[in-house]
Amino acid sequence: MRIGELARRTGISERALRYYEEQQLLRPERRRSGYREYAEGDVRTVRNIRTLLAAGLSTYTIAEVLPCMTDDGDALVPACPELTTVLSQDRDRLTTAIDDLLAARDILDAIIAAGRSETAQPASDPALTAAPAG
DNA sequence: ATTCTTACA
DNA sequence: TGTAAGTA
Repeated sequence: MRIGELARRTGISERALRYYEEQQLLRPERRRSGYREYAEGDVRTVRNIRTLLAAGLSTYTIAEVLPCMTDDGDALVPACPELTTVLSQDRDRLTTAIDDLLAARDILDAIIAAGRSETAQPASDPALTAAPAG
């Protein structure tokens, strides 16, 4: 199938599908016309790519992990022994990112709390007092 | 009508 | 990523 059909069947933009190829996530064949020719299995592959992206993995990691994943119809299953190690490392990276965000929120909370107890309101910047547009 | 590449916002 | 341009 050509890119238009794959885009329609997966709900992913043609732009994104070409980007996935650039990132080595998909390797469609080429016709003499230059048109990309995708295999039936690519429909499932694209869905798996979306799943992995949603898991916070980079396209680089997905590229090296995708060939080691088996798809039993509904779930992705690691097929290589060293795969779980790589995934665990990414999990640790997410944990660190989450901790950083929690720390950032705590700082904002402290500043916001300080503002609530403040009596004087030297709000001179109109950008800070304007009502939210929406 | 579709797709392709390149490039800019 | 979206989109426009200029093709094949």
